[in-house]
Parts: sequence; structure tokens; C-alpha cells
Amino acid sequence: MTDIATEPKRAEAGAGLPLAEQLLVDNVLQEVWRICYLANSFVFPIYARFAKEHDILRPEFVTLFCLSHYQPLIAQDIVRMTGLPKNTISRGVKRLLDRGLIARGDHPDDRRMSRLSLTPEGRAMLDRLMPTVESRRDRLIGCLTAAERAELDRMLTKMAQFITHRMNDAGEGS
Amino acid sequence: MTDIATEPKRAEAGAGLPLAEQLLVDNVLQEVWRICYLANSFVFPIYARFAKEHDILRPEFVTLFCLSHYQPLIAQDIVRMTGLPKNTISRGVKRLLDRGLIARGDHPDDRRMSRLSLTPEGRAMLDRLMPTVESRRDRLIGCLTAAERAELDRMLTKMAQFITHRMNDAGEGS
DNA sequence: AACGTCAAGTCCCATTTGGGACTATTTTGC
DNA sequence: GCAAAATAGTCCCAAATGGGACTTGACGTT
Repeated sequence: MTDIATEPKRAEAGAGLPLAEQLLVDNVLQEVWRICYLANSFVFPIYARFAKEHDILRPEFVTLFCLSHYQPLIAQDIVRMTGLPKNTISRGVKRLLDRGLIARGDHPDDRRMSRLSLTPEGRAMLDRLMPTVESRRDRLIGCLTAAERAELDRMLTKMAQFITHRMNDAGEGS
Repeated sequence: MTDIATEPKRAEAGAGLPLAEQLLVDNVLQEVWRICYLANSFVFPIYARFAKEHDILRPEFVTLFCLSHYQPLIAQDIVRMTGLPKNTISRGVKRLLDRGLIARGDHPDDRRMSRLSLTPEGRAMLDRLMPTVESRRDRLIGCLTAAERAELDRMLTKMAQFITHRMNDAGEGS
């Protein structure tokens, strides 16, 4: 009893209502499609802007972002916090080091790790970046009531924790 | 009155509770961070698997997916439905055509466009792909109650529509 | 103490990606 | 009716991305 539409609806291009919106509202994947669409629509313009205006790419932004919350961190912490591949983070860390936006120090217990932290310049960079993200978030969230927002957040947290702890594979076997 | 933590919390790597989870639950960007994290955690393993097992990349999958809902579509429809760049979709369409998974026909009114539709082979491919996504969705959504799920979906739809219609830029000016 | 196992991080490489320019066609405005 | 603007789609190219192998170091077992 899945909800697969066995026959795609006829759709003359440009005939009726905007098709894009119809698919968004009514498609087989339902909420997960909307979550992905929403996430991409939210972050894509931001990263495009950061790249152009500050030469900061996604791995670099998330690294700065993580470090602004906890310090010091090792690269692997950032990998786990973001879900990005470790070589991607490694590259981002290197670029940030080269630009002096973060600093690296030895870890006392384990010489494989190095402890990363923000420099004042890195902090300043992040202070320049965050308003873009926060104002965009505020505009988006503004379409919800406070109660809705709290409820949404509760569910997202639940799902995010669930997916990290109990869904570390792609699906079931073929 | 933003909620910026002016001082990152001290965090000895590996000292206490899992840092990754702490950041997920408590960070400045709140729900938008969780939405992005959730979306990426959901789709990333799926696309990795599709690439490896079926040589189907994201643009190809979403194209097949859109066509399974409405048919025929022009490439631009898929661009609008997915938010992916048009050259990315163009490439995906070409690869699907080459593999015989979709077919292309002339548009009667406008010779710039071509109407795309699924071939039986494309339909068969999608039938092979969808169970992976749907079972993963079902597992994820399973952590919510039916009422929560309905409420979540309502809010996501609202936000997704909002972002498409009223947020077509990256933020406010610098 | 030597062994195998595992984790952190870096490097190389092939591939994917998206910006921007370009062509062809249609629509708009005067 | 014609020039200008806009739209669909493709192509080129530089850049970002992620898989996988590799190095170094820590650790448990015998």
C-alpha cells in the first residue's frame, strides 16, 4: 500500500497551474522530498554568495561554525557534526589555516589529532557571515507561528537524532 | 537580540558527551541547521548507492522522479521542480536519453523546448530505485507518530512554498 | 614486546558540479 | 513590423567534490 502513482498525470508543459508547485505539494516522497528541497533552497544561495563575496566554501563555513560553538575541536569532530567526508573537511581546514582564520595546536594525549580553534580573524569572518544566514533563517521561519516553530524544531531534533543513531546505512538490502 | 554565543564553550576533544550530538541539538542556527543536516543525512547514502549500483546520479534520479509524476515535461520544468541548475539538468537529460531511459519529442508550440517522457526502461529503472528511498523514508518517519507526521508535513509544505515564492535571493544586502 | 586492528588525517585522482557565454527561438514593446 | 529583451537549452571550463589508498600513531591481545 505505497502511494506510487502508477500513471504519471498528463501535463502539457505550461498548460495549467505551475507544475513545480504541484510536485512540491503532492509527490510520492512526501515530507522527505520537501525537506531536501527546503534545505537546498535555503543553503544554495547562501553558499553561492559566500563563495563569491568571501571565498568561503561550504566546508570552510561549517568548520568555522562548529568552532564558534565548541573549542578546541579536532577535524574528526567537525566531520561528525556535519556529516561531510573527512577529506573534504581536511581540505577546508587547510584553507582556513592558510588564511589564518583558524589555528592548529598539538593534542596532548594523541599525536594523530590536532586541536583547532578560531583566530580573531576567523571570528571576525564568521561575524561577517552569520547575519546572512540568520536573516534568511528568520525570514523563512517567520512564516510559522511561534508554537509551530517550537513543534517543528522538536520533531526535527528527534528525526536528526534518530537518523544519526539508527540509520547509518542507505536503506535495506536490494 | 540574536542568540549568538559570544564565547564558544570549552570542549576538550573526547572529554564528555558526544559533541556532534550537542551541536545538533543546540546551535545558533537551530531548525535550519537541523533541516540541512537531516536532508543531507537522508539523501547522501542513497545517491552514493545509486551511483555505485545503477550509475544514476542525482540529476538523473530527480529527472526520472519528476517524469513519473507528470508527463511530458520540458527540461525547464524539472529545473523549477528541483531547484538544480539548468545545465546540470541538461546533462542529466542527455545521459538518460543516451541510455534510453527517457524519450524526447518536439513541442508543438515552441521549438526551443522538447517534451520529455519516460520510456518503459526508464519506468523500470525508477521502479528499481524507489524502494530504497521509500523504505528509508519510512524508517525515518517511523520515529514520529501519525499526528506528528501530518503536522510536520503541513509545516514543511508551508515553508517550501514560502521559500519558492518569497525568498528568491540569498538574504538581505550586506 | 610483537602483532593485528583501528582511528586521524592527508594525498591523489577521476568525476561531478555550476557559472557564464553562446545559439536558437519566441515574446514584448514601441 | 521590427528591434530589444527574454527564454530553452547546450557547451566549455575551472573548480569543488568524494572515494580510496596511504601514513602515522594508539591500543588491545596474546
